[in-house]
Amino acid sequence: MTRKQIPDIVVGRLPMYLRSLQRMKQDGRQITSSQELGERLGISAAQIRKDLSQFGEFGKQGTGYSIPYLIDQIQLILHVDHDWDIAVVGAGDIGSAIARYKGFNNRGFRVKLIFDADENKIGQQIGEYVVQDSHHMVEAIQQAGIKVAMITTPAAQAQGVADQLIKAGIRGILNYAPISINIPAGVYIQYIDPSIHLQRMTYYLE
Amino acid sequence: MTRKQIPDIVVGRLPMYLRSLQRMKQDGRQITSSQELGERLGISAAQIRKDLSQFGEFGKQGTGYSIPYLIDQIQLILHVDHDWDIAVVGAGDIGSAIARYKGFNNRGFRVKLIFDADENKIGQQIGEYVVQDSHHMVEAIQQAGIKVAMITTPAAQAQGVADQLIKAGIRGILNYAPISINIPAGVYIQYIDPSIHLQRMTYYLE
DNA sequence: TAGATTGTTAATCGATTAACAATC
DNA sequence: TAGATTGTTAATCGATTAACAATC
Repeated sequence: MTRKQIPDIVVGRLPMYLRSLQRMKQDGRQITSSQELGERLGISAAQIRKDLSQFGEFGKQGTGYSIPYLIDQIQLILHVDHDWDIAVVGAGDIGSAIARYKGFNNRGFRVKLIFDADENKIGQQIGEYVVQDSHHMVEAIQQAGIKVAMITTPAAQAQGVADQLIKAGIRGILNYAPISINIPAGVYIQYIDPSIHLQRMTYYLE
Repeated sequence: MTRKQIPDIVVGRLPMYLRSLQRMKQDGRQITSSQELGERLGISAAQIRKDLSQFGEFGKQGTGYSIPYLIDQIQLILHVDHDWDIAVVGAGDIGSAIARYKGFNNRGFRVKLIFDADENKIGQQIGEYVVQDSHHMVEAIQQAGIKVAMITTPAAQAQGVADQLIKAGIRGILNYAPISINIPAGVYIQYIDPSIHLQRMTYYLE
């Protein structure tokens, strides 16, 4: 018996719900409603209730949702109730910014290893990390049991790096290189490319 | 008479088509087909043809699409046939990485100004830019006629910065701060938050 | 109790795909 | 001409919304 099939578009909204709820909790809030959450996110209340109902019953009629409880539940659903170690490939400007980024706190991730192929970068200290030689990447990642990686190399190297990462057992890739990457079934990839986001807005501007 | 209403989800795919086509052109290619483009992007050929047909007829039966011609046309549609100046607010690790980023070349954007509120950062050189005092942000952006901005401040400052940017005439915002931002009609916003992307993948991992 | 809000169903709306005539 | 591929239509599929009984 497999896990109930949930549309990926629903899965994609859960992290946004979680982020908003965590911010409410930081603000000392205890209870929220689908309506309030929807207003914050620009999503209809009905959709939030429908999305959550795919995974269980987390609210109380007449009252709403307990913020801490719903946070816990969504963290369990998304498997971020514990931290995932991350390998970063590419110690350029983006890779360095990620290695120093504090924003993964409480989000379920922590950078563990950073790699580069450039002799001048290998051995350098970036934040609390020392840049490792990417030629030993596969073994190092296997050894550490890391399952999630970020690619911050130039586009030309990205597919090759992805192939190696998959060989090393990586199951999820966040790709900052501006190129589409082919991956086998069972591996997941997401893209971050600021130009893509910007172009989506300039369409609406003159 | 207004411009024909195109679904935003279609607009959102055009930048991906453009990026793939530009890469093909770099590789010296002249012609492609909806099938080839679809395979590269993991999208059906029918969808690509349908999307493009919303804007005109760009292909030739039996032959396919001229890569340079289709690039030109999509650039016109997305309004990236010329470069947009960008203001970056926040000169921390992410803002600095963006200021040094070479990836906006040929994508329709160039960083023009970078701001921070921190006295220790103001006046510092980052790449080819000098960090400006964000207290003078509104006038500087108005003066320069900049319409697109990126927010790379901490979450606590993001909404306030967005409000100021809009006052300064900014129409499109790419927000790296991990928080939802409220904007008035006629202003567009996109979000980049690596944790959100990562959580969308860990759902599928054990 | 009265008011509020959930979880869920059915209806609506929109997006994707399959198929094919047109034609290069 | 034969083969290939577009642009478009109609059918299918999936996502969103509206509405409301249940109930806290």
